[in-house]
Amino acid sequence: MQLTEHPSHLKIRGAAPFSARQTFTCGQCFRWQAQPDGSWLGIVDGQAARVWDEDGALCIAAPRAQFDALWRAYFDCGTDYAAICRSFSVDDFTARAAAFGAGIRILRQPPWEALCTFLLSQCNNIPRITAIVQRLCEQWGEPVAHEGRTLYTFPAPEVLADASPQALAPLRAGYRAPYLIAAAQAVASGALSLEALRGLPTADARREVMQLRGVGRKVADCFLLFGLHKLDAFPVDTWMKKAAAYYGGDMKRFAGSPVAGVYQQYFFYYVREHQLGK
DNA sequence: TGCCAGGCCGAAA
DNA sequence: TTTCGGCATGGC
Repeated sequence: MQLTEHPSHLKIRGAAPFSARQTFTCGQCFRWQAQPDGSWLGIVDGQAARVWDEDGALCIAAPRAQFDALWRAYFDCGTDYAAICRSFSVDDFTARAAAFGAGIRILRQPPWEALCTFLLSQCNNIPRITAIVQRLCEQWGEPVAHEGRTLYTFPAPEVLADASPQALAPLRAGYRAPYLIAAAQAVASGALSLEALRGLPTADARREVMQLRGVGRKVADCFLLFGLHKLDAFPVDTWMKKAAAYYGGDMKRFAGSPVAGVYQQYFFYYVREHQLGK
């Protein structure tokens, strides 16, 4: 990683090119907002920032101290994604998926936020998930002024734990709203510690989080990958199996790999963008 | 109108 | 153990 400090922003170059659009729209997060100038506005742990890519480098308009404290880890700057891509390219299909997803970083999102957004993702589509999450934050999060705009933090579990299903009705999250409340109550009460799950082996953490209502294998694996950065979590989806079978990519060979989650995300993005496996 | 969207739950076989 | 309908909502 090579960091250059400019007057208005920081520029970070890694071994692999960074793509803001791919990273923010590949389906791993639902909070970054595209701006007319091609940059993206986001807020993580109450800290807002504008991000864009330039010649494959990650550019971020944030103070250096904030970068060191938050964004360096959030954008997973210490991981060699070029090496991951190389290890991924074992046949024609995987090579195409690896090349297509090469700009993606697996973000280290706050666990609570990742859990909630993927609870909301079930049987849903990305634009609607994004809209529901936005309404959730606007209604229950804290406003943060940034560059003349107002962004909203992701609401804390303590806030949602006290909410009634009726109060969440404006989200139009449907049957997922009670799942959200149940998860908030579990976390807020201390019955479930998401941070404690970090220290557990992936299988044990999966078993724990699946105790929550509305958390099945799929939501659990997305939480493990995007919320706890457990790269060996490997969601096995219907679409992936279909696509793998149709295109000859054998996804089973990647299961259990230390970076299986990265592979699955490249696959998901590639398959989705090319509307494969339908 | 019908189908699908990064599923999960509970019942029935 | 597998299969299947129901569950809210909204876009196409």
